[in-house]
Amino acid sequence: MLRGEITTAIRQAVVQELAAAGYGRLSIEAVARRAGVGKTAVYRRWSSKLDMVLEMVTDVAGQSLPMPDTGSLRGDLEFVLRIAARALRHPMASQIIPDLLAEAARNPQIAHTLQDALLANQREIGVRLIGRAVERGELPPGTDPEAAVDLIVGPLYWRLAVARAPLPDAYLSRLAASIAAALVAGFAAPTERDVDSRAPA
Amino acid sequence: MLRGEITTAIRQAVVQELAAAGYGRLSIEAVARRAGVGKTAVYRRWSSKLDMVLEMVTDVAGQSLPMPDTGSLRGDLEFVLRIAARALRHPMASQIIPDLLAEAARNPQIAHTLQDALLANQREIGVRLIGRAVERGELPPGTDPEAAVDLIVGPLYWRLAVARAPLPDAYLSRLAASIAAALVAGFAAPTERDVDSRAPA
Amino acid sequence: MLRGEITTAIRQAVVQELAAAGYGRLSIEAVARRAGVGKTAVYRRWSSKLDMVLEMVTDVAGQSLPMPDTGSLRGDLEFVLRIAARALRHPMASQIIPDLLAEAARNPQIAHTLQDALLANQREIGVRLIGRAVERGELPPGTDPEAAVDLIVGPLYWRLAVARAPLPDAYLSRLAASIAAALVAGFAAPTERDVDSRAPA
Amino acid sequence: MLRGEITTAIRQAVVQELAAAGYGRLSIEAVARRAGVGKTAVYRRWSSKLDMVLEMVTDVAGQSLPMPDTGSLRGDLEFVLRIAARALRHPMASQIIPDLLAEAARNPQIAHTLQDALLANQREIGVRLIGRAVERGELPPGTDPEAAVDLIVGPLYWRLAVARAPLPDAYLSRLAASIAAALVAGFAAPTERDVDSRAPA
DNA sequence: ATGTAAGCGAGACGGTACGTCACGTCTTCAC
DNA sequence: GTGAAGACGTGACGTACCGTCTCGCTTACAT
Repeated sequence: MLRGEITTAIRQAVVQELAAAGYGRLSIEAVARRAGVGKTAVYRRWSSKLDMVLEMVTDVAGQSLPMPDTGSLRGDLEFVLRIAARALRHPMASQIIPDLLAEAARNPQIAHTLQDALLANQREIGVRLIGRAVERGELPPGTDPEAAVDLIVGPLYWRLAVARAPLPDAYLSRLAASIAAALVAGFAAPTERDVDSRAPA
Repeated sequence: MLRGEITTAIRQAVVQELAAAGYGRLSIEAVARRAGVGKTAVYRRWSSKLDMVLEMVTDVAGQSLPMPDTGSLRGDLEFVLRIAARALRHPMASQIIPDLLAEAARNPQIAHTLQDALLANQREIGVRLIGRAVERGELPPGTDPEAAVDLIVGPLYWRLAVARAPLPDAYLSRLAASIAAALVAGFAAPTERDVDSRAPA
Repeated sequence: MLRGEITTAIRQAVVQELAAAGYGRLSIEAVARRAGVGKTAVYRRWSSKLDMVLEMVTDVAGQSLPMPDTGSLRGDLEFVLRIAARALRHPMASQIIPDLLAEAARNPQIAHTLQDALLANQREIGVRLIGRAVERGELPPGTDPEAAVDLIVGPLYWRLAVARAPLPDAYLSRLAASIAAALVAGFAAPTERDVDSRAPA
Repeated sequence: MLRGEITTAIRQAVVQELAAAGYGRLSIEAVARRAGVGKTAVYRRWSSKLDMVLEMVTDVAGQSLPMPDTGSLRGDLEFVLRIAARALRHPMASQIIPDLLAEAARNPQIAHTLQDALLANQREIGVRLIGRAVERGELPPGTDPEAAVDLIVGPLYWRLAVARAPLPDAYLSRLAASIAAALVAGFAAPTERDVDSRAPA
């Protein structure tokens, strides 16, 4: 019997409040105020702010990302990076995600939900991306997809969400190339010798 | 005239509270309580919780990190990664740093302070590290130190502070190798052709 | 088309709620609940709790009281006092009437309705009672009926509705006698002398 | 340690709210708002609105009224009536007193407090007033002081607080005379005969 | 008998107040 | 003057009702 329009208004308000105040300072009262809604309407839907935020995160992150096959490792990488960059450049996301990730360090439920929603998603993409590259012969079998995800997402996340530096268009292509090289080198050459030998080039 | 013992007690309490509650939920009252001190004692030292936290951040991050010359790019990388990993593995740091970085998105003063303290520090290390590698001939001149920092710190930060995945000892060495490869490839090969040519086929 | 049974149930519930909670705390919700009826059923009949209560007061108080001629002032007085005492002893009345009278001090509509219903009624009784006594020669012409009503109803109302003291059976007769004496003296002897002269008796 | 000025401000606000809204609608929130004070300041002083109101009633009603000896029953009566009329004419009192008396019908604590404070006070005045008149020989021994109080206060309360009719200056003198006559007659003549015999015929 | 209209209950809605708690500010008082 | 203690106003908590309003269901009258 809950009216959908009101649920929507509350959801939007939650996102805005999360961005503006962060999870720590998020208050049901402010959400209701921003949504132009009574507190009861909120409590009728979620029993606590944790519930509310968790559902939101699940919803948003549950949307499976497209992962087309571009035909090459580097193409796939660039595609993934571009998608991720678009998401992280959204001002809401770039405020909310780091905030929730930081909160996750204190709140096991948030940690678990994010683990399930965001990270599992990324892991799956990594597995597929690496798997295809291995099939293509671009990467040696046994390449660790988890480490690959660190390499792929890490630099981008750092630049956009942590250092909050600008992201010139050319940067992404260069980054894709670098990561491809890193992945190739990463497991073909676990010893120092290999890396060094390649350097002089 | 302020009693040093009390100042010290408050400082410790601030760090513990920051880790336990985060910046958003940090309250002077809780700090004073944890330090076993009156609220007045805190306010006599800092005019607000922002002041307090900024001073702590400046203090901690102001300590310049050692950056020895190990003789090779990969050696330098591994050293830097090991230092950074040690810092990020500290439970306090891994709670406080992401929290403050998230808060920085909302609070220009925090952003500025962190920029000055943490990121400038890293940037300098990056410049030195890349500079030396270029001198050694391991990297082509013109390698962008800023992008290098993204590549170096990003994956580690992602794994430790975001994904909160374990960090096996071997992982660091492999990561150092991968990053070295990425840096070498990063600007030597801005085109697809180069990446593909490197695939073991 | 309104169902009579429901109207009746609501009316009863209103009276009970008025007695239990008073006008200030009276709520449509509680009335509906007590009547076992939806709130809509109530609002379809009255637009507000004021409307509702005013209608009830009018109904109840509209019933004209009998005022027989007992043949003597004192007999008439005792009769009237006995009727009034019976009404005020009813637990509902003794709760609702003072409450509404108090509320009347704040609410002109209630004041007006009560004025019309209760007080006009009493005034009329007073006029008739005094008129007959004057005709009989028991009271001097020019006796003020309004002041007489004060003298008649005041002590009884005070004892029953304010002091909430018990009302022994003999009390009423004595009171009737006293009031008769007061009325007789009231205007025959507006000076101190008369009163004092009577005292020694 | 509670600040007296604030206590005073709250007290005034309570009285004003009681007059404006009545006990039933009285809310701590409104009191605090009107006093320009936080709710905590109120709760720090009284644990509930009942406590708050009871204390006020006790304070106000605790002030013992003066009861001089004017030398005659009628003089004493007129004096008492004049005092009572002054109190009941005060708009605050004429709103609050009937309200609390009505509420007393529902709330034993209020009833008890009012009984102790207001009514006991009046009873004592009645005892003294009647006692003196008996000593003077104006009234027969055995005159019931309680019934006397009903006769004295009832008409005045009815006129001022219930009927809310104007009170011309001459009315009080006349009323005092009437009551004196009633008291004299009240116990000297508990039978009809006496009353009738007094009628001027 | 079926359709339409109105009465009805249920309950979601935006409010207000509840009594509690935690907080930053400010005052008071002991040392 | 440095502290602790704590009263102050503020504001959020989660709950309980309130008056209003929107729903379907049912009842009953007219087709």
